[in-house]
Amino acid sequence: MALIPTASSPKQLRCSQCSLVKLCLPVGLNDEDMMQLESIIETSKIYKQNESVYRAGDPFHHVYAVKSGMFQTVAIDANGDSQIVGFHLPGELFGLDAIYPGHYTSTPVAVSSSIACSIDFKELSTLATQMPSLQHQLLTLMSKEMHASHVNMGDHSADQKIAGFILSLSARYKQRGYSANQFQLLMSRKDIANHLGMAPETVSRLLKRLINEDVLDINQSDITIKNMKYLQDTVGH
Amino acid sequence: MALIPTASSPKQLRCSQCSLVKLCLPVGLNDEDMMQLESIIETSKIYKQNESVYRAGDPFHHVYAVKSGMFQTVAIDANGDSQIVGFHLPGELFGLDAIYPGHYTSTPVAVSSSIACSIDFKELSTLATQMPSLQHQLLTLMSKEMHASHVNMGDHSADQKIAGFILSLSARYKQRGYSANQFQLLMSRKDIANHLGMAPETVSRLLKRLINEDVLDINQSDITIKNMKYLQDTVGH
DNA sequence: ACGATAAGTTGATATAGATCAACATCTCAA
DNA sequence: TTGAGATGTTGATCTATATCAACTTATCGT
Repeated sequence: MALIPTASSPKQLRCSQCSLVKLCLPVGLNDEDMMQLESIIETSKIYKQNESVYRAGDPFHHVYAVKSGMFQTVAIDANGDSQIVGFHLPGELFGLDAIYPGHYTSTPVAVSSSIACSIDFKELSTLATQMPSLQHQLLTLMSKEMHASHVNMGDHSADQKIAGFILSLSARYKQRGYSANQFQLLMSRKDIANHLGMAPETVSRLLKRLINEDVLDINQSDITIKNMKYLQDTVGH
Repeated sequence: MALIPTASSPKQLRCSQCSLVKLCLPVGLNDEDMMQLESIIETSKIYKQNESVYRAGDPFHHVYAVKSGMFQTVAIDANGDSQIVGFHLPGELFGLDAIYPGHYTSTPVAVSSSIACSIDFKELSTLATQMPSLQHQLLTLMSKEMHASHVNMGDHSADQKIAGFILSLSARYKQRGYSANQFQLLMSRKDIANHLGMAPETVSRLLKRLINEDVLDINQSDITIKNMKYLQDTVGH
């Protein structure tokens, strides 16, 4: 009888079997190293929509790799205002910004039903000292996130922010082997607005304008980019 | 006769002698490890005001540690608009966002006459695999930068951005052993405005308002914070 | 399938901050 | 020391986007 993973705990912790092996932490590892990495992945758990992985304020012990779906990291400030810091796609890590303060500063919430792999950071960094490729990939993933946030700083107008946001998702989906021109906008308009620092009404209006100008096509959460160049010209990079 | 370093090339490459040993890369290293780190620091060069360390587009080989003064990293987009991505204080690194793309994406310019240490990244990462503490500090410094940019995302209004900017400098100077309440605003108003994504006129007006409300005192580049709590309440974190 | 609740859209209005313009002050080279 | 260009300030106006409000459409539990 075959071993069937349960819904709440898919025991497939084999990076080597995972489709994200070319994007996630294992990039550049040989088979033996990958087995060692697999051995420190503690769980690979399904999170239901709106379920959170940990809470802002919790002590930092693990970093997480998105296996499927999407997580958004939400920070709450002293006034109780929430800020969606980022959206995390399969193959991306979250929790790394907690290394420095030693506790998490945002709460990752599953945007749709999603799977994340949990990795003890102490074990990960120990392993990284033994595996130059793993260390390099960890640094690369962090550099990538720094780089992305620097690029976004240049987007000042609401149009630039929206265009930049769509282009970023497009590029990241493309990297993951999906279409760059057609994908799901899984998060709500309200959350897009919050993340970009604008009103939901503005998101709605600007998306409508892009649809009218034949730049985009949107059916509920399904988005098609019909004029990529227009978006690129809008952001100017 | 004592060995006197020349102005253009201060040959003091000893981290152990550097006042930033508690903040910069050497944090947590023992004497022997520190000597090894010292051995891969290639130069510690003085940059005149407005002089740049490298150019955006150059291939990535080195990361830099600020030894004294201040550097600002400037990115130019396709439309020729420049964006000041960050200001770097002594003990901070720059160039790390280039690991991922493999080439620099911004140009670091000395805000005032400044010194930076140049470190070959390949050698640094090799060393980091041999020294868990060095690897940890490298990851910590990157995490710190990610964390800071996430915190800044919450600042939406111009007041919040200015307050957040001043508080960030204050905290960083304090960490470096300087007063949290009094320091030099070395960069120009125009550059502050550019960095924060607002008009220089707005910076001028808001700073004036903060002076009138007895929150700040400013004499040319010298700034005194008279009401830290007001600034903290403004940003709300 | 139905109604309740949330999410999204559209329009009208208000406002924070950009832009334009004039002036003031600083910096520094001759 | 002067004066020219850069930097900063102040005021008047304009505009992008927030806010408020009403409505429509989707979602989901029963």
